[in-house]
Amino acid sequence: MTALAFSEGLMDSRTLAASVNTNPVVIRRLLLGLRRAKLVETYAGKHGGARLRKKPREISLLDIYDAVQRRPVIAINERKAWKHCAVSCHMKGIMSSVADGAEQAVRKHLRGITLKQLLRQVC
Amino acid sequence: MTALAFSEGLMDSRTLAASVNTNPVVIRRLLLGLRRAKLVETYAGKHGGARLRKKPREISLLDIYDAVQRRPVIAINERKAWKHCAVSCHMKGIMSSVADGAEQAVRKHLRGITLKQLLRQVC
DNA sequence: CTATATGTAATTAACACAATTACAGTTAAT
DNA sequence: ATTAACTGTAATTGTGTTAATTACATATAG
Repeated sequence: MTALAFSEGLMDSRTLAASVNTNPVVIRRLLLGLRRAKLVETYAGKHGGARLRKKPREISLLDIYDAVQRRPVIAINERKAWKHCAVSCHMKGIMSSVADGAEQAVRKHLRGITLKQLLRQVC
Repeated sequence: MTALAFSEGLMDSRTLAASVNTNPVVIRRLLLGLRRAKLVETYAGKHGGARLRKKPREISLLDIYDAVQRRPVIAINERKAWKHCAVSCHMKGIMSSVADGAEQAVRKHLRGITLKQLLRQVC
């Protein structure tokens, strides 16, 4: 996303992939999520590619996080509890609220950082 | 750790393993880290096991997190940068500070929760 | 029509971590 | 002393998540 902000125009998945040293298909899959979140627009065909749909100052890292994130920052034990153990039976609920608080803390931090701020650090 | 706080005495790795539905060896490995952090003491031999070394009110989730954590909340791309790309060359440093901020946010949250608070929710 | 993109499924590879097995060392009870 | 029951720890295998790769249908510019 910083590369897209930097280029200010269309970039294809092959170039984006090179900049993060991965495969173009990985990039295209991420772009689908970013497009769903209305952060980018993509174009097929010759001279296709992707570009930002908003100004860098209008895109926070939280926007990007929500668009591409898969798993929570703190995972909880999803196995079934041991029913003879009171602690075991309560822990899932207890840890869920702990994990939830951690998630909110991270979200608050990411909400305060914009793509523009990242871009400024490049130049 | 909540189970240890609940029992107020020695628990063996087999029982602890049952309460989280895993293998005793996994528990013993975690206990090594917790022991290194002086949060528990362990005893070998017959009637051995583990017990807390501090009161539940004196143990925060951050203490436990530091004792057992392996990987950071937000991982950064460790691949080598594409040297023809200014963005690629700067991103590792930029994202490191973002990840660092997120880590601090989570640590702050965990610092505010004690084992005693978790214990109270069980009873 | 052709070259060059994306969209997307299917398959394989890589990796982290859990699970398991095995056994040496330790301790309590008899 | 011997035995039973535990921890400490290494080594190996299993499992689940995600990346990498391949393949191809579809789209678009020239």
